[in-house]
Order: sequence, then structure tokens, then C-alpha cells
Amino acid sequence: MEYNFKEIEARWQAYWAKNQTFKAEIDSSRPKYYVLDMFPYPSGAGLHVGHPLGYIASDIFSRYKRLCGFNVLHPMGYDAFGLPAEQYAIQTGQHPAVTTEKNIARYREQLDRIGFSYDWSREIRTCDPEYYKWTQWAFLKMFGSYYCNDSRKARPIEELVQAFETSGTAGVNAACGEEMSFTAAQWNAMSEKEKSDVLMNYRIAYQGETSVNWCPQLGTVLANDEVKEGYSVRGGFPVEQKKMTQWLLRVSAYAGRLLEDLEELDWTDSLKDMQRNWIGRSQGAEMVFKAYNGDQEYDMVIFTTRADTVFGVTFMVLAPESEWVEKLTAPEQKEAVEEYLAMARKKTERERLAETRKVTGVFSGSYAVNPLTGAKVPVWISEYVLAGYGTGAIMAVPAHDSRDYAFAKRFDLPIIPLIEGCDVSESSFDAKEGIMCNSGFLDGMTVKEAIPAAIDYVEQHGIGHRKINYRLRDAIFSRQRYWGEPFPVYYKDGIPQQMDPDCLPLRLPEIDEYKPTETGEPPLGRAKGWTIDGYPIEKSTMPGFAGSSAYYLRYMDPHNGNALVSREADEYWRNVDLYIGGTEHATGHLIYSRFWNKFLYDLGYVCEKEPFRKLINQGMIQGRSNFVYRIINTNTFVSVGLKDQYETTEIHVDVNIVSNDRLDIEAFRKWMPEFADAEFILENGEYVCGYGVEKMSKSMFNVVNPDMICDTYGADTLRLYEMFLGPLEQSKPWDTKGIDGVNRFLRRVWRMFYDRDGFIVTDAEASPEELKSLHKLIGKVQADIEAFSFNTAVSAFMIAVNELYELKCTKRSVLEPLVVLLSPFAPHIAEELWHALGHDESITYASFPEYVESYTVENTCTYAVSFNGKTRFTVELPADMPREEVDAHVRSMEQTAKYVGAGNIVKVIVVPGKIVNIVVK
RNA sequence: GCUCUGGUGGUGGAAUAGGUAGACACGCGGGACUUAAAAUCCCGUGGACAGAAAUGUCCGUACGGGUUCGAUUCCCGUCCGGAGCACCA
Repeated sequence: MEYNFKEIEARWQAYWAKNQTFKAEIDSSRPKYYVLDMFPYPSGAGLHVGHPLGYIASDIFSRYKRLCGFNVLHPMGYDAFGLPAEQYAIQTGQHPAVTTEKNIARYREQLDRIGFSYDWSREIRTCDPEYYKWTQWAFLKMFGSYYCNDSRKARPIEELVQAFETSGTAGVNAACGEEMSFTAAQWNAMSEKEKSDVLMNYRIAYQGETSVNWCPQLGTVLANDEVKEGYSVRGGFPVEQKKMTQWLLRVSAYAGRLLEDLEELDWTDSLKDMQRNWIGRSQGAEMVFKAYNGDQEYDMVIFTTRADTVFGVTFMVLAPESEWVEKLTAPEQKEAVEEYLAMARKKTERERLAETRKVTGVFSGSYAVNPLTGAKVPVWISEYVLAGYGTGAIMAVPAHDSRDYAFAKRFDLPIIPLIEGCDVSESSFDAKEGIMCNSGFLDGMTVKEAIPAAIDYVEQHGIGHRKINYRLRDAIFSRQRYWGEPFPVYYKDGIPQQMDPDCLPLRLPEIDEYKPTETGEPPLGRAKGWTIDGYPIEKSTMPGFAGSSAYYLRYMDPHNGNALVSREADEYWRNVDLYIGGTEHATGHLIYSRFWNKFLYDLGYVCEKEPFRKLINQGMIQGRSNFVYRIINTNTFVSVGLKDQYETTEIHVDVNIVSNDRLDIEAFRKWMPEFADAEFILENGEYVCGYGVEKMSKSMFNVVNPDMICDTYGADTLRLYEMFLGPLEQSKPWDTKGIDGVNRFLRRVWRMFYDRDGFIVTDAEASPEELKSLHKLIGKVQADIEAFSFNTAVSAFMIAVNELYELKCTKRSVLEPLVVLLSPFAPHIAEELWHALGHDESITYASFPEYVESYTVENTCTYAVSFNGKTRFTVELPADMPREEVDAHVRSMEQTAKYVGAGNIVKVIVVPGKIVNIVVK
């Protein structure tokens, strides 16, 4: 009987679906394990072989955990709101919901063929009103909350209102946009609008005017992580800076906790590092410099991490957008300053990037006084100081900061070195080391001592205080697009009002065109009757990350109409034990999700403070492109080995008509009309193509489709091969050429059960050799799965099966555990063989075989090794080793042991005929 | 510029904690079975040198040093690739 994968795979996929084999239910008698994939955005192109890599890995782990007795939750869904469907809608007029639906169907079909053990009864889609109801709900909660810095928690905004009513801002320590100070009387005297504006300064979801990344081609605002090098990640359009009123999430309030709680997560160091970098904690001090514009005196606050360098301040710099600019511009400099500001404003993000290190600036005409030295220094304005960080103003110490140095050189400002022996004639001395000089009471201290000493001084004299700043900015939360969650907010006399939560979801209305309106409003401006009680509803929609921030919680209880997740489901499933996905979400989704979870945690809706306990980033599968070489101005192609003899152009050729780098010439002629009469210069009768590793994409003709692999080799082969390709976390090129090896392996497994005449498994007792092979495999596979080293696990299978095949093992007591071991990797064939062995239930309910170590013990004799006349340790050598060889080994060990000290010897490695190696503690 | 990664045969990659480098697989070469092909199976396959052969010797994990009885693995420096951040004071 032949291994008929097509029939087997179709049959078991149908069986699992029909019997709901992977349906997860709360079961307090068993430990839970939650395995999650980053859900896909269903694009029109469908899946290529790179996409399922992570899904296969998580599926293997899920199936393994089930065998180990865990109640596994392994769901899947779709991140279905997003720009591509909407762009497509603008071009074709087709409703994004229709394209999305179609793409999802295609994705599902492709996923189903690979044999994943998802509980599809829990499928979610972010564009489903029953789902986005809870996205809107969470938004309302954030709108109705502020962040208390004392308790480090989100609290209902009503508590803040109450505090304002009784004692104003006194005693309030809340995360906010700008520091405010008013009394209870002042608060109570405020108008509705004024109160609303004040509260906006504190709400966790708030409206604010900020400089945003504006993409004119997409007609929308983008978040920082949606912009790469001045271009939009989706579409690659240029992005510029623009001031706009937007909804924002006060993610920055959580910066400290987001940073600290990284410690307890089982994530890779590099990923944690990226997040740390993005959060960007820096410890320093805020200091007040008195600044004078004519007779007017102002307190100008700056932030620095190098308080020790205050004696070297020779000028101050303000960000162009800083509020101090207006106050500190002297009349005689007004014109120059305005000209500079206009120039800075006009620049796009792209231009600023292109001009990195080009030093620009203008003198404000005012001066500030150094609070420690009393020195009078000029106040400048320059782009290199960012308004959004710190206080938007700095003290410049050109001797010890390279940016200040460049500025000082450009505008000829003085440079005062503060560290003994440093040379600042060519460049600044930025390192935090050396002995201080020219610094009054700090002289003689090391920099490390001077920093805290300077801050202490500043605090004692009321000049400033310690301060921690974060780079993490609040997330801009509105998009001027159609295909996203509507905001459940309407405006009454310009004051935003929250919608009644009981009326959620607020459904996305139908519109007839998806472009922005003629007046520049978002597409929802076209919606008729987009009002609540006659008041206009917010016209922008939420960004992509809104729907993906809490989706893992919804999977726990996907059909609950009364809560995002019930307490019971939340307390059982808690959080994701294993999360697998790409590293591209390191500073986007993975920050927002953690923030969102912490917010819900503060309000008591979830019981875990972190959403993803362990996280693995699968590497990208790259394409392996093939090239042909056309001789210039001809239609003649030359084989790669001979191409240097001609002048050629390199042309991508479809990898699907190339096998082992040999071109299928007939297929090539049919591939494109222009090649129909192509001529070839061959080597050894073949046309050999060149190759290169690139991103897998249609334009490179290197896309390999998983359906095609399933058709010719089967899903089990695809799964095994994707794992065999290399370490999960590493990027590697796909090359279909090697797939025969794993296919051969599966056929060999099959032949251990079936020969030409039928089933050949016997109940005979297994030999020690067979058991040894089996148990070596059990130990290895278990260890490898736990370590996510799936490629070596597959190799171990091949070795074991080769051994057993050679031993002609057809014994049930060996083959049964073998099939169970194999089932996470190649579930279809395993299920088939499991049933052939006489089991009625799915192999999903089998138990992971128990590892017995004693089978691995070799046949050995024990010898004593001695030196200095005493037996120091014993060593086991193969019993059949000749006496002379044993003597040689023992002598050699005695030699080595003299060097090492016998007590340090842990293990002795003996190789027949070779020198002994000694493992030392 | 800063942070993180990685560099091993023709190819993808192995090598628990510093101990036989190149497992496993692809490809390639040779052979068996077959009328033939497919399938299957067996043998060889890092390099150089010596030998008729079994085999032996030397060199080899980007490069240069170091620690160690012993380094692909640890440390320092250099070169090259990949990723992230990028005027964050």
C-alpha cells in the first residue's frame, strides 16, 4: 500500500472539523495553556510559504502540549480593518467589507489545507461589529479615566472631578499634557467648555493638537511606528509634519510600568531591548534658568542628564515649536526668528531626515542666567532641539555634547572644557568619564560622582529637581479613513460627549465613495445622518492597532455579548502563554497591547498585568530568486557558467519553471510571449540559472505557494520541511529543492507500517536496540520541542527512523510511541497510522511517551585511573576495547589529570583509536 | 552614530555546560535492482599531501591576538552582512 497523502489529509481534516477535535472548553481539572499566533491581515495576494512558518511552529507546540495533558487554547482570527482594502475600494468602488470577506475565505481555505489544530469556533474578525463593540467600549473606558501617578493606576475621571471640586489641583498628581494649577473655586467657576478642556489634559484617551505624521497620498495621519524613514509603511508614500487636532492615547503615562514589567517576561533580549529603546528612559534633572527679554523675566525650564556640566553652559537652545520662543524673542530679532520658524515649519519629515546634521538656528535676542555661575548666556532657537521631548529647551554644553558642539562651531559660540586633559579643539568629549575641572565645587570629582552631586546642589538650592523622562510618546489614535472602528463620540457645542455604552456597537455607516470629501473631511463626512440626537458624530476612525490590542482577550470568550471577557474565562485562561509572530510588531502592536492590557488590569477587568508571557519571533522566509542571462540586444540566453563571455542583462525567471537551478526551456518559452522564440547557449546540455536571495514577492517571480506544495508533496511534508529549513527565529531562504528529503522520510515511516501487501505491524517484543533508538528519540524530541529547536527535532526523527528501518522494526511497542511523537509535526499521517494501529479516538488524546533513560546505557567496563600512586577516579570504557588501547587511554588520562586535578573531571570521552578527552568542571 | 544580531563544505544547517567540527538533509559522483523510467536501496563526498590499497599526516568554523591540557563555543581588536533606533539633551 502506498502513502496516499492526498486522501489521508483530506479525510483527517474533515474528521477534525466534524468532531471539533480542537474545541477548547474551560476545564478546571486540567491546567490551561494558551498558544497564540499573531493574526493575519488578509491581503489579496493570499499566503506564500513564508506565512505559515510561525503557525506551524505554534501548532506543533499546541499539539505537543495537548499530548502532555494541557487544556490548550489555540485560536485564530483576522485583523480585518486596514488600509489596503480601503485603497482598493477607492480604486474600484468595491466595499472593503466585500474584498475583506473574499480574502478571508481564501486565507481560510489555504490555512485549512495545512492541518492546523485551531479552535475555529472562536474565530474573530476585528471588523465585525460584535467584535469592535469591545474596542469602542475600551475606548470609552479610556476616555472616562485618568492616570494617577501616586497609585500608578488608571482611575475613573469622576474621582478627578471630585478632587477639583473640593481642592482644585492641590494634591493631584496625575499624568497630563501640561501642568495645571487652579483652586476649587476657579474650577467651579469654569464653563462646561473650559472644564471639558481641562479634563482633556488628563483623560487617558484625549483630544489634542499635536504635530502629526501626515500622509497626503493616503489622506491620513500615521503613528510613529507606521512611518519608516519618512515614508508610510503601507504604500511607501512620503509623510510630512502637520499640526492637527487628534485623538490620542496617553501611553506615556504607562512608560515606567511598560519598562519595568519587561523584566518578568520570557521574551528574547533583543526584543526587550527594542522596547526599552523605544520607551527610552533617561534619568536627569529639570533646572530653572532665569531668562530675560528686555525687562521681562521668565523661568525657563530645561531638562538635562548632565547636570554636572552646568558650569560649561555657553548658550541655551529652544525648539522652534517651544512656547518660550514667543516670549523670548526680542523685538530686534523678531523678523529673523519668524523667518526661521516659517522655514522650519515648511519642512517635511523627509527633508529633515535628508538634512541630518545640517546645523541651522537663529538667535532669539534674549539672554538667560546660569543659576550656578550667574553667567549670562544667549538663547538660541534651533531645529535640533525637539519640542516633544523634555521641556523643549536645553542648556547647551558644547564641550561635552556633540550636537551642541556642532552648533557652537557653526555660530561661533564659546566652548568651555570641564574635564581635565580633554581636547575639544576638534570634537566634543561626550564620554561620562574623567575628572571635573573649571566647575567650582565639582572640581576634582569624577563625572560619575559629579552628576548626583550637581543634582543634589540644584535641589537644595531650589533651582530644580530630579526628573525621569521617557521617549515614548502618546499614541495618535485617529485616522482620517473609512475602514476602521468609528469613535463612539459626538459633539455638543464643540464639546466631545461619550456615547451611551449600552448602545454599542456604533456601526460603521454605508457611504457611496471612500475618498475624503471635497472639503477635506474624512470619508465619514459623506455618511448621511451620521449624528446622535442631531449632534454630529466624530468622523475619523480608529487605527489598525485598536482592534489588535485586546484580541487575545476576546478569544477567551468570543461570543459574550455582555463583556469583553467574562471573569470566569479570564481567570481560567489568564493570558497568552506562548505568542508567536514577526519582529515587525516590536514597537507597535506589542507596546499598544501591553498598554491596553495594563489599562484594563487597572480597572479590574483582567487579572494579569501582562498579556504575553513568552514570545517567539519567527524569522522571515526569504525568496530564492532565479535568473537567466540575456545577451544584450538579442533573444539569446546564456547559461550562468558562460555568461562572463558575453555582455548580458540579468532577468528574473519564475522559480516554478526552474528545478535545481536548471531551467525548463519549454516552460520558459511558454512563460511569456516575448520568450517564445528564445535561443539558448547551454552548458553540458542544460541551461543553468543563477540565483540570489531576496524578499519573497510577485515582482521577483520567487513566490512559492503552499497550495502547490500541498498538492505535490502533502501538508505533512510542507510542515516538516518548513521546520527542517533552519532555526525558527532565523531568516532563511526558501528552496523547494530540499523538500524531497522530508518527503522520503515520511514515505519511509509509512513503509514501516505497510508493505505492498498490507499492514505489517506485529506484537512481537521489541529488541533493546529498537528500544534504545526509540527512547533516544523521545528524549531528544521532548527537549527540542521545549527549546523550540524544531529543525533538530526533525533531524532526530530521520536518524531514529533510519535506525529502526535498518533494524526492520515493525513492532507495535516501538511504532506506537513513534507515531505519537510524530503527531505534532505531521498530524495527518500520524492520525492515519494511529487508527491503523487500532485506536478509535483521535491521536490528539494520546499521551506523550515516557522517556526511559536506561536504554541508552552502553556496554562498558570500569577502569581506575591513578596518579601519584593513588586511584583518583574511575572511567568506563567499551567492554570490547582491546587491552593495549585501554592502557593507552588510561595513561593519557593520567597525564591530563595531573594538569587538571582529578577532582575537576566531570566526564571522560573515549574515541576508539583516538586520544582521550576530558571534560573539566 | 548608538543598540542588538550573525559570519561553519557546492547548498540549508548540526555540534546540551569549552571536549571526535561538518550530524541530518539537499546537490553531486559511483553502484545495485529494472527491458527502461520512476520508486527503492548501497557506497563516496571540507581541503592539501603521501600511499597500489586499507590508511596516514597536516591545514581547516570571516581575519589577528589572548585565556585554556583543549576554543566553532569564552575575552580583546579588525573586517563583512542583517535588524532596530536615529538630532531624545
